[in-house]
Amino acid sequence: MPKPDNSPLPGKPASLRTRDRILATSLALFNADGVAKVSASRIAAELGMSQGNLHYHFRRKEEIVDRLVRRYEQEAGPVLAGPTSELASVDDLWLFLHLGFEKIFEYRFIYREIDYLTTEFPSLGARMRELTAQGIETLKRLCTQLAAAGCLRASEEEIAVLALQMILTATCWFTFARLLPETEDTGPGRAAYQVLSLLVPFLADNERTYVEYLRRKYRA
Amino acid sequence: MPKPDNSPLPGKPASLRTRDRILATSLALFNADGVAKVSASRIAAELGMSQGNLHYHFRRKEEIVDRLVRRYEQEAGPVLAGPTSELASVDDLWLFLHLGFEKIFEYRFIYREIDYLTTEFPSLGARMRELTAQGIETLKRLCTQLAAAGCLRASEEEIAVLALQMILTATCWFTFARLLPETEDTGPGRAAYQVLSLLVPFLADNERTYVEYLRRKYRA
DNA sequence: GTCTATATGCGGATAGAC
DNA sequence: GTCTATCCGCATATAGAC
Repeated sequence: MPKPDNSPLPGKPASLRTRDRILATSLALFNADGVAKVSASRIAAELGMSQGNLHYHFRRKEEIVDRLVRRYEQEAGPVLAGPTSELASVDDLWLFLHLGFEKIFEYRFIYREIDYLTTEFPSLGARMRELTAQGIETLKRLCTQLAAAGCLRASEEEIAVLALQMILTATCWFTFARLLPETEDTGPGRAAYQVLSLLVPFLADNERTYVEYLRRKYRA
Repeated sequence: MPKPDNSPLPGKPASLRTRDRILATSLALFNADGVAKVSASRIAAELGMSQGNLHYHFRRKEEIVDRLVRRYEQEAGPVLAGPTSELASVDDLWLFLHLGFEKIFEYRFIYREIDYLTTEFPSLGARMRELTAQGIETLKRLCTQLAAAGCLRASEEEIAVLALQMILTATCWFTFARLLPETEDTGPGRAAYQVLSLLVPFLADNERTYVEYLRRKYRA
């Protein structure tokens, strides 16, 4: 068995790199089996590392989870803030949704066990509520932009219901997907299509061609 | 402290009644704090009973969960099968949705930790998938009935997306609700309104008055 | 930084008296 | 049916050698 290279890199001491390896492996295991089922010893074993060493880097499992969630918040933040330029067409929205679902998929352990995590680690609750509220506001804003651009025809009330529904779907899609037959495509693209299709009845006729294209792609 | 009355009732031996008390208390605790956080000793303590006695009635915690889920399946089955008579208006659908959400709310621990439960107790996975598939089929059928009755105008493809979205919402609503501000009404009625509002753009004009009434009720 | 060895505590599960 | 007492196993957490 080759010994892992822990020699310090310029500006990157071995300890930092070990921390990153721990986080990467933990993320993969959490996504695969869930936080509840993945013990600290399991993580250490997967890394070929002793529990003692793991504990040297992260005193408690909660710290690993917390670190990963903070990373998610940082990476999702810019996506969640929405595009800087105004949306002018439905495929702009499509791109936004696709990026969002890819990020959620990358950290899918968070939403898959959201209830367990927020009761096990209460500090997470408030932060996830904040993210949710931000998502709703962004979606409302984007829909309002589309309405202004003449792509979409909906009242303020309709947009509010729609935005909530979109965030609900984004939040729960990968959890719900596990209740569908395994033959179904449930990846990020399919998820984005599902969300986009909520808008269809409100779209201007000429904006529907793009959605038609996506339909053929994801419900073939 | 008064001693609990465990004297046998006609046709109801004390053991049965104790089983029921255990199930009732477990359900309440699971709904409140989640299956993962509620230990067998906690259940026993709540009932003023020893762990040994609890174990006499249910050898493993999994058996309690399993029993409760089976009860849910039995009670949800008739609801999920849908009304026996054809739907003729949107308020028929409203009643169906409301009954469904009340049942889900009663057993909300199941969906709130669905991912945790299906990995911890794999036998649950297949059964929940079955229920989900059944729900989708029923919703498709009901929408098709409404379309036939002239209340709703949607293609088969649109109905498919819609049914999936409705079941997703039913499945995840009470989980998602915990990410909303606590000031929001997120009860079964509000949930049913949210699902119904997915249909609005497809409804015939004269069917929207009922939804308008609900809107005033739940988004006041 | 990394290891081995060990302490601590809890939840699940059991045995046997009453 | 119900209790007390106890065991097992796992996960978290720590101590101290290298």
